Amino acid sequence: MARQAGSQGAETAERARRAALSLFARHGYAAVSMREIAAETGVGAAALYNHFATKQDLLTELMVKHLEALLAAWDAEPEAAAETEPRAALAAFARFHLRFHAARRDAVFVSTMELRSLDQPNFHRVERLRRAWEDRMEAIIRRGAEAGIFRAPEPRIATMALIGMLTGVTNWYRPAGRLPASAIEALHVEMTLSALGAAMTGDDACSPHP
Amino acid sequence: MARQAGSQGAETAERARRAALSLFARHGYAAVSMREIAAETGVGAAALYNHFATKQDLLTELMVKHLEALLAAWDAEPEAAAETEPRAALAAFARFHLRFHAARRDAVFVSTMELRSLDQPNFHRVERLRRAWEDRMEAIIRRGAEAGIFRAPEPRIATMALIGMLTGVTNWYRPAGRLPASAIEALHVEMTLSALGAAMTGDDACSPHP
DNA sequence: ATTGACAATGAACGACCGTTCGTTTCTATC
DNA sequence: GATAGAAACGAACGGTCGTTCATTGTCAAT
Repeated sequence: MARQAGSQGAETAERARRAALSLFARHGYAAVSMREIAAETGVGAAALYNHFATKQDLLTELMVKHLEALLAAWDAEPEAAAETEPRAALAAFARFHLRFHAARRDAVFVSTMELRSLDQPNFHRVERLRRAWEDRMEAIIRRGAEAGIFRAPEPRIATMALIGMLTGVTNWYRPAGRLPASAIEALHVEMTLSALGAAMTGDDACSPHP
Repeated sequence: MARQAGSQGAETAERARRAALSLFARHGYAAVSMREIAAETGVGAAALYNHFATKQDLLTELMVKHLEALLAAWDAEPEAAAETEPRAALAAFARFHLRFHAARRDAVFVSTMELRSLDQPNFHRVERLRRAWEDRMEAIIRRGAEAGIFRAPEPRIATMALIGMLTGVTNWYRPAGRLPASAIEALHVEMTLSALGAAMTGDDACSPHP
């Protein structure tokens, strides 16, 4: 049996992508073999090479697809517009970041942990996309800081710190945990704004420029 | 030449630990071979087994040693006392966390990224230590929240968020960067307190209980 | 009906893996 | 000076790795 009736190449490739993403997230790129990915895909190891030139290309493709989807999805949000009031924009960004990442935990995990597994050209390609995401947030913070709404003397540092905080949720959040995702989301949005001295709850009168 | 004059076993073991830490941090546990570690140590691969039973044991030892040193060092700090005023305690904790981690970037990287490479018994051992560190911070936040000094309705969530923010610095901080470590440290201590509505700079009169 | 691209197969390649083994050399102790 | 143990060596073991290859069955277009 060399080719199953009704099977399509694109479907196999997609199954392989899903299998690889799950396995890479659980065990790490280097610890997963093409044979394991193939088995999870329901195919022989050699068949993978009809869809991906190398294991490295497969990893790169997963990361690039994820980051491009992230950027495109945010840019389509109404709050991504440059005219949005900084507090509202930052809150929306934090909420979007948390939701998007919660829905794709494997992809986030792989995209942040396996950067070191990329060879140089692929690394630069992925790094450019990651940087683009950080720049989206930095632009909001910079806008708010210049308007005196955020206390952020170094917008770049604040960006990295807050992205670290938001992305870190993926490392410990479990859907079966004590609190629902919505509560964790609300708490983090609150902390994000608070960290820049622009809390929207509690003593609101205390923001630098009320 | 089977044994070099003047070479001592303990020194070789320590060189091997350093080599392994550096290689694991750069390429990941699974991607590094015992032969590479041995070469960096200046020894044959077989010699490593005079000091470590398995590769897995070597990784575990690195993590346990790091986390135990972290806990012991913090517990020796004066601000770790339960009587310390919460704002001062949290500021000291954040500063300590940043400094300790900045000085041991490889160990931090390995200890947080390679948890998945541990088999179950080793994982639990390391996880208990990691949890102990989180509990140190949570105790401070809980104390401050109960005293009305921190705005933290869920101390556990705040702990995880802030530890994520502080630990994340290791991922992007470079000593040759634009800002000195002291500036990054100050900004993060400030954001840590701010996130809980207890900033010590700027509009200090705004903290819930002045 | 024939063709050609596609998508799969099992077998194989050379390289490298963690680990073990028997041996050798050095150091410390009596 | 003999001896025991520590610490190194080179070689080897069985296994797995990413990838390639020749082949084969299937489908769509001619």
